[in-house]
Amino acid sequence: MPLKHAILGLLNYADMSGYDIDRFFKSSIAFYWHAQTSQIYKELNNLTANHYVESDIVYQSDKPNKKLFHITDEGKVELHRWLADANIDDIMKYKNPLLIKIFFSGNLGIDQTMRLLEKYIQSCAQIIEDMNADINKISEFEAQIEQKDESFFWSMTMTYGFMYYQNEIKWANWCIDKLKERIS
Amino acid sequence: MPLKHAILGLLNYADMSGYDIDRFFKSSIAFYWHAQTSQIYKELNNLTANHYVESDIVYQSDKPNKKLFHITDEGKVELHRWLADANIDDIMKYKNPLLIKIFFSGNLGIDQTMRLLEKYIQSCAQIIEDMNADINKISEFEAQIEQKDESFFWSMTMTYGFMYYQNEIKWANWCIDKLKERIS
DNA sequence: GGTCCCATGTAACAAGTTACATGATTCC
DNA sequence: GGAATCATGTAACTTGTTACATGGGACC
Repeated sequence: MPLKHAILGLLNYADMSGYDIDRFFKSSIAFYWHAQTSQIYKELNNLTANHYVESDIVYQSDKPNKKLFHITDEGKVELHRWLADANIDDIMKYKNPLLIKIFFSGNLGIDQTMRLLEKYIQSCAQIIEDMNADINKISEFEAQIEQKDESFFWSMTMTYGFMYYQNEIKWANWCIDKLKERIS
Repeated sequence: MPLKHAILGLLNYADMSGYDIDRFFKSSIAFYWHAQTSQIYKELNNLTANHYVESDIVYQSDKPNKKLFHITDEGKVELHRWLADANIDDIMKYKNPLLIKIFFSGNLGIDQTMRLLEKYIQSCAQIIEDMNADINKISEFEAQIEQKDESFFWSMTMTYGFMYYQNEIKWANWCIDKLKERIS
């Protein structure tokens, strides 16, 4: 569901090609939702079949031609239905592959568990760096669309990202300290 | 992958029926991995087909008969292969449906966004309560299995749960404060 | 008689992953 | 000639969801 509605949400801001949408999922939004290129094109087919979006071919001389998608009235209704739906059951269906691994790490060596956690810390730190680099992209994107007030909500997700990954690092460091105590 | 290996991990501790495994996924481990009953039974079929687990029928007079699963040597090899695999690409493929909704909440009213966040806070608080109630289940489960040193790793996941959900509440409250500023 | 716990699934479908496949234009 | 960016997908497969389906035993 979220991918479908994220695409509708993007097309509600501006007309985009599959490539544009894919690029967006590879940048800012990637911190909250990861999606494959192939899945985006597949989902665009589904959305078209459901009459939530439509597309026109745009012929370009300097670049390959592209299919420009736009949201339909039906699509807007569906987007708002989803946004207004305050049911959070789906949201609470949490899945964390790292935690499953840690849970069973008693079968692994302490040193190997520590290495995994250290790798995780590095990845989280890298994401925080990437987010810092992406902060100005918000204003860039905002300049392209009509709605000028969006950045307020986008900043809430940005703040989430920083708080989340910092908290992950904090936890992983706590674990490493505890593991070190065990060795000595 | 994680479900498959979580089941292998559980069967590595003790022989279990599909029902036992399901109950486990509905309790403690639910904070890190949510799974449907139907999916567990399906996955047990896959694991059997791959010779990672085997089962025997246990006839019970006071209760319905059951299929008791045990891990094979092949299954143990696969479990350790997965545990030792330090590749964290899959782990970093993050997906957060709430954040997607917040990202597009500019199309919604501020009051509706606040209500969603308040609901989320309540759900997180409820989970923290449930986790507190489940803390003693660790020692219960530990008493049932051979390995006595596991609780150390389980406490790392428990600590994660508390830190994670407290951080979620902190962020959501920050958002609500910011939204309130907007109204006044 | 009703509810709860125990116990095991199937079928249809939706969502997500991996690998493959192609080809244009631009800039160095 | 090669790398980077633009551009769009398909096929096979795995994973996860939703709805359905059944039935025994215990306890009140």
